[in-house]
Amino acid sequence: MAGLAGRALDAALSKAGARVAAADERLTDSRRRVLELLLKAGGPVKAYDLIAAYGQGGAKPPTVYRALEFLERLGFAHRLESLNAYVACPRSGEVHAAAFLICECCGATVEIEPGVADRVERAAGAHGYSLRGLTLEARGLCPACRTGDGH
Amino acid sequence: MAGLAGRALDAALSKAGARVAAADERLTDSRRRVLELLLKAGGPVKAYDLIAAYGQGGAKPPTVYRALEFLERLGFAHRLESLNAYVACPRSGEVHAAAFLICECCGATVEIEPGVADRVERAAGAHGYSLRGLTLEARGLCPACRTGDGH
DNA sequence: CTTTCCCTGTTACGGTATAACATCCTGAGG
DNA sequence: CCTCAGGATGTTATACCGTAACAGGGAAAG
Ligand SMILES: [Zn+2]
Ligand SMILES: [Zn+2]
Ligand SMILES: [Zn+2]
Ligand SMILES: [Zn+2]
Repeated sequence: MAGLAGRALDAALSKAGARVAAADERLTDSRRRVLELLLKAGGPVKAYDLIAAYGQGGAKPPTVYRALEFLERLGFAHRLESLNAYVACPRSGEVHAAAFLICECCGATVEIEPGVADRVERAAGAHGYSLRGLTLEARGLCPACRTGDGH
Repeated sequence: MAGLAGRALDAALSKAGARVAAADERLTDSRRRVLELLLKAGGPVKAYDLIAAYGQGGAKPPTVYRALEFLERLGFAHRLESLNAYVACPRSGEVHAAAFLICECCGATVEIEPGVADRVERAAGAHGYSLRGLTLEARGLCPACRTGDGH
């Protein structure tokens, strides 16, 4: 799944550490470990799979959910609502509205930037709403699954 | 929550019955009952609240989840992924990509049509994906909650 | 040193959803 | 009428997802 490994992984983690420090927060062991697992996976991972993969005596659910909440808050990860899963953000550390393409066949996801914020903002305004966050998840078939190469 | 009642509710249910028949499907008792509960509520409802409200000797989870799946498939209801809740569609019976404004304070929701399908379609194409469904959920504050009239 | 604040560990629980299988109903065809 | 096939439901049990509540620890400020 195009996950990171070796030096690229180390570099990503170092960079994350710097960004976290710049935000006056702490990249603690459990936060760093969960981010590492997400980066290695290179795709959506379920919370309980993170718990199982955590290693080192394991982790209990609250540990992992707290780390995920932190990573999401700082822009290192996103939650995929329609999959109950989490994924590392390729723009690690920039908080932003995320949008995803999700393959219904193999589960592959791509983070996209369709540029819809302005239209949603306008629709919100028309109903008197102020906008504070946006979830966009598109379901479809990835190139491999369209041609039968899936799985 | 602007739910339907009395004649308006009966009319909506009759219309649903006709649409279902036109699609060569059946609006069975449990499906009709769940749709009725969603229409009465006039807003998002949790599956287990539907189960509790079902009455008539009650319903077990699979009964209600099956009805919800059916209603979603035929365009009578949508699932709100970020709330784990379900809501009747004001365009009952037209299958379409739904988009929602959700108040973070009071939970009020509005179904909108921001017209973003074209842009998402283009982004999907750029990644080789074919598009088959779209979930858009915007979080913010409704007019009442913005001015402190909430709750 | 002590206070404060944040982060963590642990237990236990509640909410969400589905698997698996038996049963029943309905409508088409003989 | 009878039978058969497909879809819908009933039932039990279980798996999965997420959080409440409280105790403990560690760094940094005063
Ligand atoms: Zn992102
Ligand atoms: Zn695929
Ligand atoms: Zn709708
Ligand atoms: Zn509100």
